[in-house]
Amino acid sequence: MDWKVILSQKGYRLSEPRKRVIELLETAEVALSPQQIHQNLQQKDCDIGLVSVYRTLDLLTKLELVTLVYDLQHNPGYMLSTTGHHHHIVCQECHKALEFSGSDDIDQLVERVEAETSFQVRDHFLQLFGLCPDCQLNNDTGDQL
Amino acid sequence: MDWKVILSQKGYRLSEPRKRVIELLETAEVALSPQQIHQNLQQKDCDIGLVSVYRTLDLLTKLELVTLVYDLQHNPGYMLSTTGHHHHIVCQECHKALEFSGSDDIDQLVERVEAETSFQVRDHFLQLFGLCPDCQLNNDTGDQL
DNA sequence: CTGGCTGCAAAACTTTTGCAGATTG
DNA sequence: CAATCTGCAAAAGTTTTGCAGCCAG
Repeated sequence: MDWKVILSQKGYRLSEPRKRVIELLETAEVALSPQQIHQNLQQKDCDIGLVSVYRTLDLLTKLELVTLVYDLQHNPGYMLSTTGHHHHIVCQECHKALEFSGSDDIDQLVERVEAETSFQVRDHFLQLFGLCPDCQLNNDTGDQL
Repeated sequence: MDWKVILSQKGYRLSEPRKRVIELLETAEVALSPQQIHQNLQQKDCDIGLVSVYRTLDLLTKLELVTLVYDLQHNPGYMLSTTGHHHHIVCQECHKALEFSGSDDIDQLVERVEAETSFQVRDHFLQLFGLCPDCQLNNDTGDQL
């Protein structure tokens, strides 16, 4: 379902800052930090406060329209999330990020760990890091990290 | 290998603050934030600066003696890590955390995602959340989140 | 119109840095 | 004894909060 509909249905307004933040995230292939979002919007003409960015991201996270992910250096970034439970894979070169969905393999893993640890698993957080197709090409000749 | 040996070999000193931080993490079943570590040590008599805690954790992280993990609310916490690549499962009730190691199931998952996304996977971050055995007992009668 | 939302300013935190003096090997 | 490490103070950076005025519905 469309985010405009979701916001409306829950009684939230479609304010300018919210529109701009979501539009930006829609076009972004990369997870963006609040600061990055703010700067990006400033450059794109519109004068939106950093505070509004924070508040918008909080709201969108609560509504599960947006997900917080980290890179390997633990820098935070927000991405639009399609509905449902998803994971992300992010490129270590260009930071492009993509969602992928869970599958049997995760269930298998969960079962194994439950058996090993006697914990009862309720949730998980999984993120992969690597090279996106573009950066694989660019790196073919050069050396890697 | 023992952390004392590792520190010595790399030319680092076994100072009081470092000893205390590591000792604390050794007994902790829970991932601790820098603040928690600091407070915990203050209570245990010794007057170690918060700054030293940060610097010690940085060093230990660099040496891979310690790992930074997050809970589902994205609060950071440090845990001692055994050598090698590991993942953590943390209890949502008491925050107790345990390591578990990778296995075929993760490789399978990685291969699937590589096929699905055309990314080349180089690293991953995986954390499970749930109930530890103790908290499962305590929750048997009550309701769950 | 009116309640929710923004933007500002400022507070509250968290983390990093510089430097003099203490400490380890 | 020398280089490293600590602790303080203070800076830098991030996130939250309070409040007056604005704006979407």
